[in-house]
Amino acid sequence: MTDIPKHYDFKSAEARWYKFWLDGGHFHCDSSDNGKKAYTIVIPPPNVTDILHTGHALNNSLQDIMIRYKKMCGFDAEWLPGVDHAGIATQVVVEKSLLQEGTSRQEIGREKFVERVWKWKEEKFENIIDQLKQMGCSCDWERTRLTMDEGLSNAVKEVFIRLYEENLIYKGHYITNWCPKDLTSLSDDEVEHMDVASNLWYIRYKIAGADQYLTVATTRPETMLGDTALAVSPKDQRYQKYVGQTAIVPILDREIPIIADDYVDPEFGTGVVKVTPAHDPNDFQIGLRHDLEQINIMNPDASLNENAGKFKGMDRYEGRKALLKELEKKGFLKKTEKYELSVGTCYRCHTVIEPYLSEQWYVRMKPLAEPAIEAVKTGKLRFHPKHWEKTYLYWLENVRDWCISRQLWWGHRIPIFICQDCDHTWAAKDTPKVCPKCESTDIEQDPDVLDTWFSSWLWPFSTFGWPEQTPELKKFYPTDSLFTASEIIYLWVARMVMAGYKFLGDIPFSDVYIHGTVRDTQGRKMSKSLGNGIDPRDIINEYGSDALRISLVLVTPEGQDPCISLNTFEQGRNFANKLWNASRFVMMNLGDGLKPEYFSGIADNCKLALMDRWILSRLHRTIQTVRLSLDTFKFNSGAKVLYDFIWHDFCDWYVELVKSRLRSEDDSSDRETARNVVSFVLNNILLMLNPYMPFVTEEIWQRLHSYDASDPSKTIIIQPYPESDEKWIDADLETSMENIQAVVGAIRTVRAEMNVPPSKRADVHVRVESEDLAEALMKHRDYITELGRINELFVGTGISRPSLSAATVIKDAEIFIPLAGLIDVEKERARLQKDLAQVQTQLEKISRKLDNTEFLSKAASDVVDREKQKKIDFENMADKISRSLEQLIGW
RNA sequence: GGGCGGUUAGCUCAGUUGGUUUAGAGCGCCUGCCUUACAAGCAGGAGGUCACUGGUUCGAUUCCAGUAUCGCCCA
Repeated sequence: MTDIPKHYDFKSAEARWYKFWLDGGHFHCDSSDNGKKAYTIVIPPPNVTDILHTGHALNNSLQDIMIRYKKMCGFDAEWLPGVDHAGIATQVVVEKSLLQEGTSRQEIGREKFVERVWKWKEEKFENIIDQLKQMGCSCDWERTRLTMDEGLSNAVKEVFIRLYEENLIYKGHYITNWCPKDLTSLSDDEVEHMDVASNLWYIRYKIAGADQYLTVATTRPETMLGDTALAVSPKDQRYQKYVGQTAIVPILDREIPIIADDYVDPEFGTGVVKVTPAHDPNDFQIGLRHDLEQINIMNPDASLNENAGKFKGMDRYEGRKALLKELEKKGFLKKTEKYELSVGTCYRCHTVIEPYLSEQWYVRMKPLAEPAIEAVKTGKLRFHPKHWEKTYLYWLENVRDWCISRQLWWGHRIPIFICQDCDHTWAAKDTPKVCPKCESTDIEQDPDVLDTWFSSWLWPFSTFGWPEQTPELKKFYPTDSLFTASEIIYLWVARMVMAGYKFLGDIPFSDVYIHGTVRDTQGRKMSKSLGNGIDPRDIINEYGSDALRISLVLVTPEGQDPCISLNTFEQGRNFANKLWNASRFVMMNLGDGLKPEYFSGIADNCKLALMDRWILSRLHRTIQTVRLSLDTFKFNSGAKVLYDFIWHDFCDWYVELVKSRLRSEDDSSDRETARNVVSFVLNNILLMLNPYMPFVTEEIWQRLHSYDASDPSKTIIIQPYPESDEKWIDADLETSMENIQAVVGAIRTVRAEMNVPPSKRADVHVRVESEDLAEALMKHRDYITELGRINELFVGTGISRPSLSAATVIKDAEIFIPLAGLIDVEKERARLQKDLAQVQTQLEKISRKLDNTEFLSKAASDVVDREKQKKIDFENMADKISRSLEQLIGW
């Protein structure tokens, strides 16, 4: 029992206990009705291609804290893990590795390529699961899912077919966001906007049949090659006379109409804009209104095609350069202005998006959005922090149709079949053999796959077996809370709510917790390109998983971004070690006298000392606050309250005070009481902290209870979470303790400032204002003597100041420490003068207030009384310090 | 251009309905201690015009308006 190491060894403990919990089957919830209420979280599935970064560590720590807490609160806590197939990202990395082997996906063909991706997925998948396990995540691994699993794929098909048959999915020829590198379309929400320094180019277009020019300002001169009109605002008086005429596209010499359209902003540039319906979403709309031709000038890789004339074959930016050169040479370029514009980039590869004309599949979003909006407005769905509701609502209220087709091979293939003979097009789950219309067997499936989000929006129910009506679905849906970051409120959260209502008629979860983005100490987002990321595995190796978790939560303020560096995690490691040592102290002192009944409660025959009642009052207050924090998603404040209680109340004061009682041989009943209280409080500390720091609390709890890990049901993680009992909370008693703490603090300050060595026990004389206080302090003189390292303590109203003593003044008391031979009069004078100045500053502030007749007449009377009392207290203190100063004369 | 969030100690942040906290914590810094749970620790200390300007009020870090500035999201 006494051979407990001085440092907590997280390395051996973590692997050991994780296995113990797994073997005990504690993370799995079965779907049968066992009378327990379920509390369910589905993991936001990380991309299968990535490894988890610190952001994931935060995200998953929070979920694990909640799940473990709910489990201890008696729920059947289900945390469903998994990953998504990350269509674009995964396809891109596998293509890269093919390229390194000197081949390509086109070369090996679709079937072989998809096989390759599955193999790749296997490896990466294991990595992610391992990482989650290392973080201590108590996921129900038996239910691990991937969006490409058979069941989930079935759900995707089911949803596609239902929406298609309800005409909520349609195919259309529109401008889409096209990534010229990944060669696929993207939804609006997968485009990231970036401000870049560029130019506004002013280009002259000749009016046909006249010697006049119109100048347009454009940020994309190369698209001029596809211009099919010039447009002005119908309200713009300057240009009305040109409407109906035609202009000549420079260089190409194509004749195009000049039209009037409300879209044009007369304030922008010259008030005349070029219209390129095939290369700009707004121009596309103008084109439809005016029946303009759509001239596509680009190939899918954003090189210029034959419509670009002599520029054919050039990349879009090369083409721009060449075109500008020629325009300038021929006098069409009027001027160039610096201009900052926002360009859309691919969220996977950051290539600048090309608005590109193509045929894609879309989901009609408006009808799906209605119930999702209602859910928040009626309070059925809550965000934490609440202000994110606005972001969510804004998107839903302005939602646009969702482009769901992707020109990829890795993903759910669109379940649409086209008869090559009669053109009949239909949706089906299984590949049909014959056309239902003409019985032809020449059938082809749409080559495209679906957006990855088209499978992840079904995650809260497809993972539980939908569309089958499974017992899992019955027990776990709707789930309870969802933990994620703000950037996917649109991409994912809102869409899950839509799908939940559409296909199950109910919200997928009732609470959405939005946490911040993990940044470096300079406030920069962690990213691969900056190289400022921290790998959670490094943190775990160096500081341990508990340290990773608690440190992240301690530095993540509610609703804000945490800034971290590697040594941020020292705080958590030190905290774990502090707890370890406090426990070590308890075990070393109680030894074989540790009784199981200590943990269940305080025995009735205990005669509790002030310190006992104080720590129990503090304990129950802490339980109350921590529970409230966790119930309201305030992980950070819960962690702080625990940290303060454990370190400061328990270790700094209670453990220090209880030492002598535990060692005392002469009062065995008091020693017994002390043992009971210290064990009880420590056990509750472990239980309270367990969701935050599961490993170290388990390790200590096992030792404390002398379990040998032979019985898998003997584990802290399934113990009931502590409950607070009001009857133990006593504010007056806490105040009494605070008085003692103030006296001890004052003594320590004087000792330190006067350089009294800690090893020297000094005499202390305390002169107090009232007999009551004298009595109270004398009653607990042991506390003061022990913590103030005092030889002999004198307390009373009539105490006089010993000669050659240091003095200090606190409210209602003066403290003297005789220091013959040690005292430095000048130093003492300086110290007292500093104290006096401080008190006088306060005194002035209060006096000003009390001199104000308006304050006296208008402020609440209890406030005035309080201020008056404060003034008296400060005056008293000032007098005493002045007297002490006077006494220095002659020493 | 629209919206959201921030601005308090050198750094990262608390501060619960306006006056009790003499504006706090962690890290960092300074001083003294290996006091038999813990030097990954203990005790003490220094360090703040609460971004700015107005307003409301007897009283504003706290409420309101505006300004500046930083960050994020959307167009």
